Amino acid sequence: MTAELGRSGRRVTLADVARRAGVSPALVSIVMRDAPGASQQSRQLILAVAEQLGYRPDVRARSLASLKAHTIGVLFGRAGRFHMELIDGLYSAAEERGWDLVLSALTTSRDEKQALASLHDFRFDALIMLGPPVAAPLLAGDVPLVVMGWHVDHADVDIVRTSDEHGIALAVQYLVELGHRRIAHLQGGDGLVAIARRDAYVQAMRAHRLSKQVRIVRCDGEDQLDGQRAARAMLDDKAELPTAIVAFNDDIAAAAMSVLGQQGIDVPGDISIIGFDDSVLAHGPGIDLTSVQQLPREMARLAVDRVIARTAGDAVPDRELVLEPELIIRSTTGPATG
Amino acid sequence: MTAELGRSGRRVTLADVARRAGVSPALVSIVMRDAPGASQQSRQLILAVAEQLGYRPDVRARSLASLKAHTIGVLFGRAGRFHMELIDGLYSAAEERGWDLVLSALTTSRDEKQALASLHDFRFDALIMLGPPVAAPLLAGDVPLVVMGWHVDHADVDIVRTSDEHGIALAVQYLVELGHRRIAHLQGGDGLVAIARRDAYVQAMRAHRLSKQVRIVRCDGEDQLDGQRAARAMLDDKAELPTAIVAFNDDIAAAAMSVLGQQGIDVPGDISIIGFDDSVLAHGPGIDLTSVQQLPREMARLAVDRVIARTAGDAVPDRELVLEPELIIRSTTGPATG
DNA sequence: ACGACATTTTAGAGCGCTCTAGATTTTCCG
DNA sequence: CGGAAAATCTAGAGCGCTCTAAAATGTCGT
Repeated sequence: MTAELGRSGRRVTLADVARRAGVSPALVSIVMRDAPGASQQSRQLILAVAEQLGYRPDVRARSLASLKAHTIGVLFGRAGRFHMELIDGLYSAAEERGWDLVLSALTTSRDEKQALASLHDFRFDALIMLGPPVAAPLLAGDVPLVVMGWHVDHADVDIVRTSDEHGIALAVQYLVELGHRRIAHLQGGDGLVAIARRDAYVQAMRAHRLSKQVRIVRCDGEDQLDGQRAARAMLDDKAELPTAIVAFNDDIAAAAMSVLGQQGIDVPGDISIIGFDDSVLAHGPGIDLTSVQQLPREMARLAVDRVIARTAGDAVPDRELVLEPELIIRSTTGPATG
Repeated sequence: MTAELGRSGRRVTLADVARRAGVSPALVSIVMRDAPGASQQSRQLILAVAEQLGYRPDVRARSLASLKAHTIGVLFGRAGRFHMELIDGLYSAAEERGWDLVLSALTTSRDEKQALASLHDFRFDALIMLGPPVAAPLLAGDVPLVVMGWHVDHADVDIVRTSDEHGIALAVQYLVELGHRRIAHLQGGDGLVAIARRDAYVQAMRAHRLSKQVRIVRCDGEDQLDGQRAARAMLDDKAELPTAIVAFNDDIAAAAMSVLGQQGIDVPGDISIIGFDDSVLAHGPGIDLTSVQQLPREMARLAVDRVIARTAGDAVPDRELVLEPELIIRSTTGPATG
């Protein structure tokens, strides 16, 4: 308990537990791995002793010996709200399966190659990429790999994502049902995800015979200020104002709302707005945004399971798992008045 | 080269290199560790062979065998711009020293204890905390530990931070020199850092005999919208407007600026604004913010060096390394007109 | 050519664990 | 109650590396 992190001297090892419990190391190993071959009695005893000693297996030794690291490398870029929720989910999912996660950050001066090199030192046996969205991951084909959130065209990479197409379609459809026709889209940067959502928007508009009404305002999607700039640009444009907006994500939707609010434009009275992600931002205080719901924890679980299945050599049916999002209707959408 | 990540079968081991080079494993080990005791000749040969085979030492085996993980655990929370720059710096600094980094994320549902537990499995031998700012880190005293960015009152933790006091003092001083007296502060949440900066502001105002002019507007500091809300609250307040603002950080400063801009308030004509961090945001396109400069890469280097020194048992002079920031003067500050 | 000494190389044990193969105990049934 | 089968336990080699101690080689001065 107290010595959990051994301030003094050596750390608790499997041998310590074995000695204390009066059994062989091998038996302790069996119990710790939850492998078959130990009696209920020894299990309890050993677990109790381990607990008491504050024993935690050494993943280094474990992975060395087992020829399986049981480790998933995770590549991530700038971690916003949504990504943090994903990471959170990955941790829990991995933990439940008895796997470890080792994170590696991608930054401006640290590219995929470097990040992978340092991961490689840990001998991960599978990889999950959260971002940034690249079309051709370096390790595709070399290692079980799942990308989360965007589509990759490679026979050897698995994909777990929310259907941008379906999500945007739901949003547009709902707006159309409310009588909107002039529906604009705030595009968030030039990433693959942003492109996918923009295309989905164009597609959805076409499906409703509203191609003429397509109106796209691009912003960098780096931060909320970009969103505001875009919203302002939209207002300044002397063209007729849209009556509804489908935004790339919640952040940008919120940013746009704040601009509209300042201009005395009522939401949803004058303009309806729909976000994407249904992040904590969407239903925070003072904001109650209609949004397309992604389920990060669910996605994380799928990704981890998939990756583990791959390392086990299991056959998996479909390479791409696409979750169908739902539209969470809140108070930023209403009937068209224009 | 091509087999760097061994798509096929076993990975390249030290023994492979030894065999190929026609020397003993021990010698390869010496060379790879850059330890004394090998001739220049063998060094070159072995390095060449290693390179050719795409050999990378297995950190697991290495740390197991050396009884030193050469691994620094890094705890981080939500990673904004500034934190990403820190992480970036940590990676490079650690790499240069031949140490590894293992990151562990703190999220809403994953607390310090859990994050540490999973780090513990990797047997890190030192810890760096980037956030969130806690007053009493769990592992204080158990392991070399440095916190980055805030002050902790514990004899066993090292601190690397930028002087909030000095930074804010510089900002206030500069504004006073420009003739400002009604200087307000936008406080970013209730974190230790926010509190420290706020207190520094109060202190600085007092030093200039401006205690009566102290005006603090609090916002959550979670995102830029909060900053805007705060700025708007400040404007709505029927009290006399300040002629200058010192913001908690660049994000909030930028958010405030956008509000002021919309209200037709000129910056710096009517109101001067100073940010904190001098992040990329400060000198991006369309914004040219006077800001207090932190040097994340420098901080990272100091933290890594400190932590390594501690594990080596080196005596270090001062527990707290405080960098004196500079004020980077750009175009959001000007003479008082009020 | 020969010790004395420095330099370079190697053998081999061990880090904490896993896992196969074999040893020991328990169970069950005629 | 004997003995085969099942259940439980253990010995020991090995994962890829480090590191101490000892071996091999090289360098000198005389």
